Amino acid sequence: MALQAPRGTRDLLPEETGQWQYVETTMRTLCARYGFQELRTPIFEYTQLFDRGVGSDTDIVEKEMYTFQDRGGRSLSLRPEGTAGVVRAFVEHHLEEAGLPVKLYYLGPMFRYERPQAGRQRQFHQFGVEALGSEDPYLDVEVIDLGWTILQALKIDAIRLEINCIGCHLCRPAYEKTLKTYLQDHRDQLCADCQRRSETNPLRTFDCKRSSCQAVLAEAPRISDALCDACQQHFETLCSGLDMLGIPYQKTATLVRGLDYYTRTVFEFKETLTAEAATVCGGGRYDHLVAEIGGKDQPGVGFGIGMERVMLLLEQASRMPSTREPIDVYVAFASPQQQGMAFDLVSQLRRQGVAAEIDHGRRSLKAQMRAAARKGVRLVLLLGEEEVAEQAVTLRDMETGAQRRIPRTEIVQLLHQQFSSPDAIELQMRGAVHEINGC
RNA sequence: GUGAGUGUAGUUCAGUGGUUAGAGCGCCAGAUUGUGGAUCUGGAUGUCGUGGGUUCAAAUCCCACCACUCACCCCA
Repeated sequence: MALQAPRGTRDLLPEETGQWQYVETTMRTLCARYGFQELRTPIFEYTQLFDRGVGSDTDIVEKEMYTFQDRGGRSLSLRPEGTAGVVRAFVEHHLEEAGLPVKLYYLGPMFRYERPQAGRQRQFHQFGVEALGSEDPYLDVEVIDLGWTILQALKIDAIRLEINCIGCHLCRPAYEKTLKTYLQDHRDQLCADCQRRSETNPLRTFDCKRSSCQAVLAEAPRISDALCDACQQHFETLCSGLDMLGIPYQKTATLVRGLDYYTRTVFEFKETLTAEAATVCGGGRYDHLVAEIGGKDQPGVGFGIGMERVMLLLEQASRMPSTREPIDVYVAFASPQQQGMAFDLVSQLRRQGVAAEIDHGRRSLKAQMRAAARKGVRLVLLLGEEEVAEQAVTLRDMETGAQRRIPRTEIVQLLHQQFSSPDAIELQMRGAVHEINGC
């Protein structure tokens, strides 16, 4: 076997890139409608950014980062997620001067050193939004609404929205202490992982899927009972906002998420087609991340969508549109004597905005016709001895089989008219068929 | 990082120690001396994932590595 793409990476082939463009365009269009603007940040940053931003005791930073030294001895890391870079750019370029909140979106590859499997790769793609500089709960609603609307627009409806409020720096420490004490008291009923987590990050024990641990956690004190008044109020406003917009959701007291920077609101959109219910979109509020990264203490809220997971869901639901870029006209020639003239014709058509294609394999006319059919080309121009002698071309409609001879001086102009207006292509094509059939 | 399964033509797969490794689909050509998707006929495919070992003999058995898939961990 020759060289392959590195483990956990893959090529997006021409047959797929159209579908990606469709999904990306949907996201960009809706972002524009919600007032979010694109920000493009580097795919590598100083390692320190992710240590501070994502949290040095998260799995992402502990064992999943692609970290390397450049020739100047600097420690750099390929970005494992999008938020840290966006916040860094926000601080570095004083974007708050444009007026708060600053609403941004990003789209691009992320990197995590993990064992690959379906919907999980070492290089994957994330689309995400971040709204910085306001703690208004309606901003949370706006962000969740945007995520919801994007998934709806893509017709991903086998989806469940789970939300929770995990408190702020005022009320969470006390709750964590209470939870920790509770977990210590039931230590012998917990798995080894949870015993460890109960020390380092007690909230994360809620992520455990073991039924024995779940039984302990079912009786554990709830964050919802420990929220301060401000958090309680924030969460209630958020929920009533979602109710108002008619967005269905489920309050999940055990939803905590794996990144350290979240405060108050956390949410996930999970697909409901499989038992595992993989997260397609996850996000939340991070009210101190900006300060953590060195800016003024400013709140923020955002989410990330896994592009590969979106693609998987679209495929499973057979909702993937076919988006092959069409070729309008195929120019075929009968023998090598006509190749030059045929090539000139293709070139003229292209200059007039007509997507035209020609054979480069010196293949038989039959093979050229077959190629045209395979590409789904509607019209073929045929150039042979007779046509050259008559200074004409034969125009063939591949759907009806109708043919007509047309003077060379007219053909480019005729096709230019047929295909020049993108919106009118369908109508114009119908017109063309009638004309051809009429002969 | 842990555990399990898989790796044979472009593709889907058959072949479990014995000549020159097969089939469907696809591709190419011809039937149709200038015309596509149907039909018929013919043709080309391959370091049997890679490397080592056992054997008179390995796609087949053993080991290592690589890749893919699934589960765990965790997440998008």
